[in-house]
Amino acid sequence: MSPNNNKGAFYVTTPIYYVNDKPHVGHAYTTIAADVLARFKRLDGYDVKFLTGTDEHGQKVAKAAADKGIEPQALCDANSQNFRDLAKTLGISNDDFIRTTEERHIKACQALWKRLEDNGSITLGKYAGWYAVRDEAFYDEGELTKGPNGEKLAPSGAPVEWVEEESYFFPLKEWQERLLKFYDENPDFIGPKSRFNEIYSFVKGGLQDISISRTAFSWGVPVPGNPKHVMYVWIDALTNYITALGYPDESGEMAKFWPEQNPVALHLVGKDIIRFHCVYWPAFLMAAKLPLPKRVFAHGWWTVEGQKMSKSLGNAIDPTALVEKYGLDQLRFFLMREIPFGNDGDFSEAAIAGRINSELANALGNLAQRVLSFIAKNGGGKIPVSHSTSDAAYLIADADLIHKSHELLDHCREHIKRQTYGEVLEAIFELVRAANAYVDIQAPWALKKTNPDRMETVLWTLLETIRHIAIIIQPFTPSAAEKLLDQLAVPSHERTFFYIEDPKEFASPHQLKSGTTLPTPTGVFPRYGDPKAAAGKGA
RNA sequence: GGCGGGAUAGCUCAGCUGGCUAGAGCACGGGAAUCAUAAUCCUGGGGUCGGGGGUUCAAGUCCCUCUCCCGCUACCA
Repeated sequence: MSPNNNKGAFYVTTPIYYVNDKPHVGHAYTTIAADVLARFKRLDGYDVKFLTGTDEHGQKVAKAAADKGIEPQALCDANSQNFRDLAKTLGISNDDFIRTTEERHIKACQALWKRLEDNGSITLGKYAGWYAVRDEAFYDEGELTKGPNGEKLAPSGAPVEWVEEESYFFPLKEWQERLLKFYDENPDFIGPKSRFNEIYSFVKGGLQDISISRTAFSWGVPVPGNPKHVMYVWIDALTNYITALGYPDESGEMAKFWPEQNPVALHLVGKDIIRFHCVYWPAFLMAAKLPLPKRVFAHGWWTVEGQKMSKSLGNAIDPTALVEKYGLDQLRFFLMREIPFGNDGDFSEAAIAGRINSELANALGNLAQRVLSFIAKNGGGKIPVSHSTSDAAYLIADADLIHKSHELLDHCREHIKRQTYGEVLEAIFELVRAANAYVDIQAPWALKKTNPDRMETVLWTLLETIRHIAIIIQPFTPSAAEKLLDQLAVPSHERTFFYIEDPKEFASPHQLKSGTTLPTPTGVFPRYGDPKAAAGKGA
């Protein structure tokens, strides 16, 4: 708890993951990105709620369970646990984990449904289309091909038949203009910008009403008053974001994290599901006369060694194996650092090894080690004294580095606002490089003989810089940052951003106190690939 | 086909409303230093800024055109 922990509410969510999926690096990516955001905002004094969970309904789950000869709920229980385990493996700081088969969620969905119905936004009609039993999917007329006997075939080659079933509809078309107006008024609703443009032109191109119930299967949330129907995926899945806030109770967390004025909710999603989050979801909410989230950010996909990840190739990577191989902090860092958030990127051994060694080990890890071990050997193992000086060259050099440290937080905040994680880390490493350059230029090992006071000042300045870096990098590499702060003897309650919220003046009120005894330094970011480092990869 | 976004040093990319000799990181060459995780620092290489044309005193930066690449073009989680 820092003294400034009252900057307001912040709500961040991952998508709920489909229980039929095996957790892979894509899931890890979204979840880590959300976690970094949650940690950053907490450290910055916000009241944060961070939600993740699993999506458990649908025909595929029912079928998978039937194939195994177990109840769908049993399958969900087992598979949902995989995602909980993943969160644990990744050091995720989520405040809640929602499952769509939970009672609270079923209640919330039904309440939302009734509200839509009361507002005249649900109508009963017929859903008709070409259905391929083998694929369990409907296809458009245009997607179909003709078989050798003139019969219609799905793109997969499966035969299709014309199927009509009773279905409830949501009049999405009616919301087209209001959605466009909303986008116009909230240009930051969707990130990155390219996705905003996509959604905008999609909506502008004309919307069709959507089917929101099914009768072909029963593994879903029953439609109130007509249990023959279950709600169809998106109305079920999207509602999770407000279920977790206690909806239909609109006081409490709903009021706090889902307000009409100054919305605070941010949905992180993969680019495959932006339409549901940026078109359907706002339309549902508007129709229900509920507030909207603040922003939806769609990230890209990872390829692996240049190859697309796919079930058929079987090259999806198990995040747990990555954590074991590279270390958790290293994996988190790499995923956030390697590509601009929103772009696609490639996960390769060479790339992650390069990042770990050149940035974490050589630049940052070595900076800390060279300074701390120098102090341990030459500074009595205590935080040195920053001596005043009248030498202009010294003043400028010191002030420059301290000034850069003081500016870092604001720069990072700006980037976090737009989820440009790579820029946050770039800003941090600019300071790391500046600090390394400062060590070389000031050369404390030479000052040891010629000017011990100056040596102390230089070391103090470096420690204070490292303190800033360690505090601000916590969201990305939590456990290494913790070790580093331990080595700087920073009390555990003085590690929030409040303590690097610096004034314009040279001296920060929370700067390191001279004379404090420091523990024996040990490396926090070992090089990857060094035989010596093999034991310490967890950093 | 339509709409949108790209094509800049070996690699990954920055370059807002046009303006000094086009930048960063990584990789590579040279030098310095030796506190440190054989880490660090300095420095260099000179890339037709996809091709062509145009506007302008001045264009990666605006206009036209050509080539190539990517995304979206719905009810699939």
